[in-house]
Amino acid sequence: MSTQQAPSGDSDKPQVSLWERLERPAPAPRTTLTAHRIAEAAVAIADAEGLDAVTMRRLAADLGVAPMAAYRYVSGKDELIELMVDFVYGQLPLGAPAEGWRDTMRALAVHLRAMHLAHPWTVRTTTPFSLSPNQLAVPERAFAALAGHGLDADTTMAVFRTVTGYVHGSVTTEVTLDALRRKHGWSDGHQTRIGLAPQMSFLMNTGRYPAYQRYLHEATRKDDPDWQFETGLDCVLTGIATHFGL
Amino acid sequence: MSTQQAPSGDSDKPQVSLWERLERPAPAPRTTLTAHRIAEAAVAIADAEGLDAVTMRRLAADLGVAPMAAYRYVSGKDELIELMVDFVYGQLPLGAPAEGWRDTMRALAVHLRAMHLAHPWTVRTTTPFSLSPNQLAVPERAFAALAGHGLDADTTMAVFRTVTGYVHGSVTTEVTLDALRRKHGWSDGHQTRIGLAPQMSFLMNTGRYPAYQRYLHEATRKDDPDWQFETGLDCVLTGIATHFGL
DNA sequence: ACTGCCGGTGTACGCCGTACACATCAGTGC
DNA sequence: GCACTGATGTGTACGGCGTACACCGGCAGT
Repeated sequence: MSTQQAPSGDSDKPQVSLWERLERPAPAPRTTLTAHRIAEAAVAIADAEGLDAVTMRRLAADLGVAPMAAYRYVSGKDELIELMVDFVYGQLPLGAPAEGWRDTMRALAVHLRAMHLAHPWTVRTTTPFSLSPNQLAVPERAFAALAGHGLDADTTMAVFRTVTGYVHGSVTTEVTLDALRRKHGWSDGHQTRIGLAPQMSFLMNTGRYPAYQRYLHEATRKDDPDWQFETGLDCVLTGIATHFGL
Repeated sequence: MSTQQAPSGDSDKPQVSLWERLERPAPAPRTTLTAHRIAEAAVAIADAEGLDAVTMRRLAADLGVAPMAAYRYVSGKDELIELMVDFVYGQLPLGAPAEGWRDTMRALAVHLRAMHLAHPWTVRTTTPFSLSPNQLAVPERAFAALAGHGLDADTTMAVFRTVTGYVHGSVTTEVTLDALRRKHGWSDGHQTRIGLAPQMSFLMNTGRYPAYQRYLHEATRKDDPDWQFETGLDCVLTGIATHFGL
């Protein structure tokens, strides 16, 4: 029996999205808890102690309420995290629209990276492109900047996805390496190389990675993440420009 | 103060890396469990039911052993996941070295994407660049292909990171969208748009996303992920070529 | 035959997300 | 003024998770 439109017990959720609920006038402005306060507290925990420290119980404790209280505002932990991500995106500085498409995209990329670096847990939870009010502001800005250059809609999307894809992947590497560094308490790149040496040297001594080993000996600037990011970003932007004749 | 060899309670782990242990001759070939069998079983679970279904208990059940048995091979769940990821990278087809740097990098990117699409859970656990034997084979291949073009080591790394960053970020978007589709049982892009409509239309009706809304009306090819990926990839490669005069 | 060690077992603990019934309290219609 | 009602926060409890730790059986070297 195909799950035919059960007239009552339908298959899906209440179907009012988190974002829609959020913007409805708060029925009672007299409450101690708000979605905003919840998001804020959760983000604070994640920033300070990592995403794993964000627990419904811990969150409740920080807010001074019972563990289940937050469930009046989010349907579960997944929605809590969506809320946190949207909260962080809400702080993206999108103020100045810049002039050319390239400057706009570049600024967008740089700000996105800064956001991820300020809240490293976001790289584990965000997709480069997803649907929440503040996340949608990103493609909105990009599309507006790219309009009027003769690109059709699909190509515009491809350009957007290329840039944000690069940003996301690139910053994921960066954040992961940072976390590794911090976990072991290595301060600079030099210490990192020393700390990594034991595990690394075994692999290198297998002789299976000659080209990579050569890199390890020759590299000098590998501790400058800004340079790495911006160099890659400029490659991506240049590629887009030449590829689409912008 | 150099952390002087604390004679007893030293600060770090036993300090023999997973990979080193793995390659030491299996002391007793008579065992029912091996790291390989564990990785294989865990990957099978993740492929079939998602990463969340991979549980020490579930894994043990599938292997026909007690829940704690796997802990003789991995130090905890984190190492299990490292093992899984390395296992998957071990299946990357790195066979033919191709001729030019561009073809090599392009093939690498395409194969990496295929790998992530075949094991979607990897995008949540992998960083575009990390240290395990089979993961290291990727930069090794790339560095070998890029050698001899007059690029210094740092630039080579930047190129590598740019490409893998793009691949990782791009495929993360793709996998996430796929998961969303599958979760709701939407088969094609058309159904997806219909299913997404309720949640989407609220956001669109706010009037805050005019440029994005225009895209939604005009786009026609947005369901072709291959085209999107390869277009972006070609942009990235072209950008690298022009930027570094390759 | 004895012994030590390696691989698998069994039990148990603390923490997690969250379902569900209940208490409380603000604003409304009479 | 007051009972009513719905929204908001509480308390309790359950099942499942990762994993610490003590245990045991069987093979290896003597």
